[in-house]
Amino acid sequence: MTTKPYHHGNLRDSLLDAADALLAQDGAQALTLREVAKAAGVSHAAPYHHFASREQLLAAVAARAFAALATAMAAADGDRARDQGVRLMDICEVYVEFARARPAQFRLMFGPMLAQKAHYPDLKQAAESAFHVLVVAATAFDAARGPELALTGWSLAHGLANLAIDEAFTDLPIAVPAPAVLARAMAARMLGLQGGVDQ
Amino acid sequence: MTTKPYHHGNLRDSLLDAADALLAQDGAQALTLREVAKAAGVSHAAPYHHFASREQLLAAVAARAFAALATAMAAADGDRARDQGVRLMDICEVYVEFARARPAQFRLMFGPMLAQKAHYPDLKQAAESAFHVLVVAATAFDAARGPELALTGWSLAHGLANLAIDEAFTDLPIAVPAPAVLARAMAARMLGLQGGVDQ
DNA sequence: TGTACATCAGTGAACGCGCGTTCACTGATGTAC
DNA sequence: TGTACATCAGTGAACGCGCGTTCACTGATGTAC
Repeated sequence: MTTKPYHHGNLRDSLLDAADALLAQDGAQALTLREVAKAAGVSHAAPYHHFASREQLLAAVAARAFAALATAMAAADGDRARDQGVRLMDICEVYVEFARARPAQFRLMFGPMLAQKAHYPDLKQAAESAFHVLVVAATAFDAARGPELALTGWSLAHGLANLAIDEAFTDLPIAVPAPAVLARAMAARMLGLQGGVDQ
Repeated sequence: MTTKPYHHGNLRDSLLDAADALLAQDGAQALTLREVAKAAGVSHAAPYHHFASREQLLAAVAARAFAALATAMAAADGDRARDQGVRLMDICEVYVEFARARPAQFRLMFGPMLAQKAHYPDLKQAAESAFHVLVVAATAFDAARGPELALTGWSLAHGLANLAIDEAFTDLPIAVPAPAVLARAMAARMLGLQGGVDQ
């Protein structure tokens, strides 16, 4: 058996990891300070040495998730020399796949639990970094109508992501492709490109 | 002063009204059975004569909201003889405006609080009725690619609605038109129509 | 029309529960000398 | 190198709170005769 030192050594990160695991398994309603502490193997008062309150812990979880999204989108954005339309489709696909892979984190990032992002500067900055990747790619696609196109692409990806994780497409009386396929097809339609799912 | 009869007479509807008011004022976190009962002017045990549990009350609130959304979209869909693209833009605009007017209800309708809609047949039917308006209008616009176009239009409206109520567009380093204007512009772009905000 | 009575829709006290948070404490760590 | 001591990061008991839900009850309603 492993020994359990009195001092954990890296409890802050362990708490964030435990919170991620709880979100993945049981959703946001399971994200209580006491459950996080238990999952990290410490007493339920221990987190207060690293986070001033439950809300501060949530904000740190969301900030980390935004950083992960930004990293994933930046990776998909890697080869900027290639076709700008494909570049945008890749980013939209990553966005939707991120939501599908981490639905509870996605809801925490965008939902009302942390509505007043101004209270958490780190969170706000992480969110803006993620949005920036999308805005820059959309603007590069069509500089003249950049802002509107960026918002349209973002809305499309965000809507598909939300509908997918809320399972709104199940039991619909029409055939529905997988979200990743849909993401590319929708982006293609928006951009006036070839590459839709049905042509 | 008004007399307060022992028997309320229409408590079920009053409870739903009170729940709507609480959602509008303080959001989903304020939607406790006890607060709803207090707002309706009855003791906190009274609701159990009309709803088996808190969750059943929430489901009834969501079902009523879906019915309202369906009615609003159907009204915007009224004159089916006019241009099909305008028809779709009207519906998208109504969708986004609904979310803006009732953000907490919108989150309740689509979010994880009532994820297992199969448990609430009335709610499920109300949701499908609302979706149906959008799907039919999109299919009518372009019968050949109907399903994909319908899902694209829905995703676009849904994404814009969510981003707007989550205030993701505030403090963005680009100019952002009002959501209703954006909704029309985005739909126009998606459909390949004139009518965008920037041309 | 009056009366007995079943039914219904309220009341208010009480329950157990899990939560966030506080507090005095204790054991481990690291540093000055 | 050894020792005293400040600091830090844990523990576990306790707090008050609001919640959903249950229960015995009570007052109002409506119906059979």
